[in-house]
Formats: sequence, C-alpha cells, structure tokens
Amino acid sequence: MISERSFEVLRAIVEDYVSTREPVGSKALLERHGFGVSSATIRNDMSILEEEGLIHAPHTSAGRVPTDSGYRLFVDRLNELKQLSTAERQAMETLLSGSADLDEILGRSVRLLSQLTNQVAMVQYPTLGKARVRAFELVSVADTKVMVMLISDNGRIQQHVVELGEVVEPALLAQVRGRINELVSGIALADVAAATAKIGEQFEAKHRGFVNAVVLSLQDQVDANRQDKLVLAGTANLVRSEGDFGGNLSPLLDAIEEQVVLLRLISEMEADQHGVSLLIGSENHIAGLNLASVVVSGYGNSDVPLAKVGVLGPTRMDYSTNISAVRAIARYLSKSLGA
Amino acid sequence: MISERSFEVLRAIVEDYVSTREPVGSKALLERHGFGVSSATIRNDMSILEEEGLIHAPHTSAGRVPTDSGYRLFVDRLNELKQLSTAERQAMETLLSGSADLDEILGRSVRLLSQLTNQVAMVQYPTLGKARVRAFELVSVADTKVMVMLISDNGRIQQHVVELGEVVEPALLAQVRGRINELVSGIALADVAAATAKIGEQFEAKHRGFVNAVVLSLQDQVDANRQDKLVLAGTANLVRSEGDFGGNLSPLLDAIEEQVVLLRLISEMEADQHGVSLLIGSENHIAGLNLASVVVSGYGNSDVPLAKVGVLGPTRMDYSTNISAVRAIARYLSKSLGA
DNA sequence: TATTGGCACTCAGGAGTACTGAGTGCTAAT
DNA sequence: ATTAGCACTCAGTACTCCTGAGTGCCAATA
Repeated sequence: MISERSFEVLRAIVEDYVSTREPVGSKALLERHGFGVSSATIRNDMSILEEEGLIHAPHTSAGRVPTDSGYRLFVDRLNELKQLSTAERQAMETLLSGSADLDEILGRSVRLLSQLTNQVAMVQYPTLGKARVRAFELVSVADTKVMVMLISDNGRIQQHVVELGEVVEPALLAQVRGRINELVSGIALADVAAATAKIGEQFEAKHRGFVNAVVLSLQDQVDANRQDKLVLAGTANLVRSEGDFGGNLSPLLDAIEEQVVLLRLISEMEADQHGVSLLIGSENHIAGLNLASVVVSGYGNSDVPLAKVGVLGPTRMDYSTNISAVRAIARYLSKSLGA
Repeated sequence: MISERSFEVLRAIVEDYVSTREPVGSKALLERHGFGVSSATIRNDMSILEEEGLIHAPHTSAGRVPTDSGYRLFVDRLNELKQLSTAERQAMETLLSGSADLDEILGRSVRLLSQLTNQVAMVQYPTLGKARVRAFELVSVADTKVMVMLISDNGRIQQHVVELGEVVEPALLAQVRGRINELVSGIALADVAAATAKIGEQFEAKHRGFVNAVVLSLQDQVDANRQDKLVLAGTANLVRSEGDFGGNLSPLLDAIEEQVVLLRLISEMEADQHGVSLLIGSENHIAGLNLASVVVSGYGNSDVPLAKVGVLGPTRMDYSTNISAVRAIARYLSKSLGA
C-alpha cells in the first residue's frame, strides 16, 4: 500500500501533466505544490510509484507521466469533482428552457457536452425498453407517398416516408390508420410485430399491397430501436489534442465512423462511482483506442438507464471536469425525457 | 498567350502534384508523361508558366507547384471529366433505391459524396422557395404535448413538439387541426403567417392559449426555412489531408462549426461550366480558407436550384473526380426531390 | 526560331557531432 | 524517514557538412 503522501504526489503529477502536457519532474512538482519536503523525498516517492506501475518515465532524464493505472487510481480516489462554473450552469439552463422533441434535445445536449469538455461528446439514442405505443399516425405527404409515424409514450417519435407506387384514397387511408391504431395503441413495442402480422387479411386483396407496405414500415421502425443510434459532436476537438494520440488519429476516426464499435463499447460499461463509469486507455480492448479514455453515464427516467451519454478523449484529459459535465448532462437528459 | 504544349506541361504538373504531393521537376515530368522533347525544353516552358504566375517554386532547387491561378486555368480547360467507376455508380443506385424522407435523402447523399471524394461534403437544406402547404397535422404525443407538423408539396416534412402546459381534449385538437388545415392547405408558405394571424379569435378565450401556441410553432417552422441549414459529412477527411493545410486546421474547423460562414460562401457562388462552380484557394476571401477549394453545384427540381451541394478540400485536390461526383450527387438530389 | 546538350550554381533535407540542462538514482549524513 | 550532495544519463537544440534533385543560362544545332 502506498502512503498518503505518495498518493498526493501521484495526484499532483496527474494534474500537472494534464495541464502542461509535459513529463513532470520532482523539482517542478515542489514549485507548484508546496509539499513540506525536499525534492529528494519526492523522488523517493516517485520511485515507489514507479515500482507500483502508476507512473512511468518516457526516458531516463525526463520527468514522469501517469500510466493508465495511475490515472485509474487517481480517478478512483477522486472525491470532490470540479463544479461547473456559473456560465456553464447558465448554458444548461438556457438549454433546458426551450422544450423540444427528442432529436432536438439530444442534439443540443451533445453539442453542449462537447463544448463543456472540449472532447468528442456522444449520446446514445434511448432504447424504448418497456415503452408502449401511444399512437400510430398515417399522413399523406404526396400522391403516392405516406408518412408512417410511431409515437411512443416516452415522447419519442419515429417516422418514415413510404413510397406506395399507387394512389391511395383518403378514405382508405383513414380506415387503415384507425384499424392499426386499434391494434397497437397501448401495447408494448415488443409486441407490435405480432399484433400487426395478419392485418393484411382484414382488407380486400387489392388493398393488401398498400396495407402491407405500411405495416412493414411500422415494424421496421420498431426494429430500428434495437440497433440504436449514436449522436456525436465535437470531432474537431480530437484534432486539437492530436499530440496526445501520437499524431495518429486514423484508428480513432475510423472508430467514430464505425459507430457500432463505440456503441458496443459504451453499452458494456457498468456505472460505478458517481453513477459514472470510465475506461482509461488500454482498459478498453479496442485496437487503436489504447490512448483514449471514455467517460460515460447512463440516463433515463428512473434508476433504470435508457441509454448512455459520454465523452471520448485522450487519456490525458481533465477527468474531474469531464466527469461532472457528463453527470450534469445525464441529469438534464433524465429530467427532460423522464417526464 | 501560352502555347498548347506549355498548357500540357501545366496539366501534367497539376496531375503529378495532386497525386504525389511533391513539387514536380522537369525530369520527373518527362518520365511520367512522354513529351517528345527534352528536359531543357520543358524547363523553358516551365519558366514561361512561372512568369505567367501559373506555377511557383517553393525554393530554388525544388520542382514546381501549381498556384491558385494555375489550378484555375487547369480547371477551366478541363474538358473531359473523370467518369464514376461502376462501383461508384452502383453505390448511387443503391442509394437511389430506398425512397425516404428529406432528412434521410440528404444524410445519405452527403455521406456518399464524402466517400466518393474523400473530402468534406456538404449539402444545404433546400429552401422552400415557391413551395406550398400540402397538409398541416396536429398529433398528440403526450398529455400536454402535441406535435405540430407541416408538410410541403415538395415532400419536405417539418415538425416540432410543443409543450402546452395544459391537457387538451382530442375533440378540440381535431377541431383546431381541421380549421387550420382549411386555412393553409394549398397556399404558399410565404403566406402562412398572414393566413393564420387572427385564428385565435375564432376560438373561445380559454382555448386561445393553446391555439396560439400551435400557430406560433407553425409560423416558426415556416421561418426556419429561411435560415437554411447545412449537413456535413467526412470532417475526418480533413485530418487526413492536414499536410495540405500547413498543419493548421483550426481555421478550417472553426469555419465548419460556424456553418454560417460556409453557407454564405456557397450561396454566393454562381454556377459556371458543367453547372458547377468552384472557388480555388485565395479566390474565396475568408481568412484561413486560402488553402482550401470549394466545389459546389446547385440542385433542384427544374433549372431553378433549390439549394447547393458540394465539397470542401485542399486546393491540392482531384478536381476532375470531385467535380463529377458533385455533379452526380446534384443530379441525384434533383431527381429525388424534384418529384 | 525552336530545341537541345552541357555545365555551373543553389539549397532543402539528411547525417554527423558537440553541448546543454532538466532530471534521475544513489549514498552518506542527519 | 528525510535530506544534501554528486555523478550520471540523455532528449532536444544548434551547428556543420554533404549530397543530389533541380534550376537557369549559353552556345550549338536543326
């Protein structure tokens, strides 16, 4: 077990390294943080930390840099998080004010989060989980096109325009709309496919093409909830911290385009302290992301998280700020969507 | 006036420089393109080109690099564009197949364009121009929330969820919906505000709050068409050609986040040859974009363009490929949205 | 007049060398 | 357990030298 002071030294190293981006040496450490001891003592502590694998010297005559384990210990012992500034709180308030639909809420949140943290921010679309159908709508948008809409009781709206290839009379449209609504209103999304499976039979043969097209679109929309989507913002921030990634951003950028990888990664993360979970550097097992850290939190109406929100950045990030920003945004999302 | 061969030399320099990223010298030029002359002759031609300001030597003992004017002349004399490969055509076909709503079409197009060109692709949302209202819909999505939808006759759908702060009965909802529809169906978008201005008066006082909230949202949506939006894709590509921007991407990234700047830029560009217009390097007068080129084309139902689509990249780009890709996507968009 | 071979000249970029100073590890003293 | 002192290491910088790709010019040629 390392001593209390040794840990303080680790903390100081992490903080200095994060803010200066340069390996920190024993003397510089003394100047910035007034430990009541000499540099030799610090050096002893540092050598202990190095034995424990918490810090590491890039080369003999350089200072030390935290290892992934070092960051991990630092974070695990992080007891007070940096507070959001008043300006930041204000931005949150403004954001909160205008009520809006899901897309807009997520879009704004993710942009705000990326601004607060200067990292790449990501929000996962909420899975519908146990959500139920509130209403089904069918709206004519052109002679041969209808828009199929599915509204869930958590406020999520999905829609899709279907090309029918034939003109459909308003009366029939209304009839189909009514019939499907009867069938699906109030049932769980998971049951929609079963409930609508045989609806075609209830209509005359010549209308079945149309009815089936609509039902198919409806089922697609339900399915689309499973393969959830990710909204990203602030990719530009990656470029600004290119140095921290060894100048090689390609794997990162690829992972970002390949949203699937990120999605799986964040879905598998379990919340720990502060309701936030993080993966530091090589703790994630994705090739090319070993210099990156991910901070995520769940959000949702109750204690059951609907989905995740978080940031991605270099291991050399300001964990304290980022954790509190992610928490704040998660709280906001929970409040906005939990209604 | 420069001779025919001198122009061929310029063309070769542009092509070689674009593909190798290195200043091209007289000897290298001879090897790749078998001009029937000696390197000394080429050098003479090059010195003419340099006098004309079409090429430029980064330093005495280096080869030549095209200047902005050089690229410009090259592009203006570009008579045959690179054809899309069959694979690329196929991708377009696939894209074309699934019919979809506006967001989806634009989203897919912009992604495809960025893949075809390896540049940052951008599509401007179509302004509605002379579009008319096809239908107005009011859908209840939660006890105190309704979704206000506006469907235009060019297939564009806009929607917004409005928080009412009170529960509204379905009957009233239907009534309002019907009334507004009567008022706005078929009229030009520009006239919506006028048509709905006094509708509140037609309802009982206790319902006016609700009615006005709905009408306000409707008017907002019409207004939103004026301040058009831009969809971007492939920002990551910028990073890959970082070298061409002198390693300083910040102004570029800023311009991209500041969509306004880009929007103004592309709106002001007038189509020239091939229906495509381009700004090369310092031809655009935006600080920080002087190493970037922009290729845009209008798209729309008839000859009247609704909006622009294009790519942004380093001046050292493959203009031929990019121009034809932009044209192809513009054609596709026109076809998809012109219906 | 246009083209060519030849030659002197230039200079970015790579390789080699020396120097500096931040930082370490160790040891003996407190 | 802490400290002062000291020898040692080595990344980064600065400097020099060298090479070779590339140019510009000129006199000779077609």
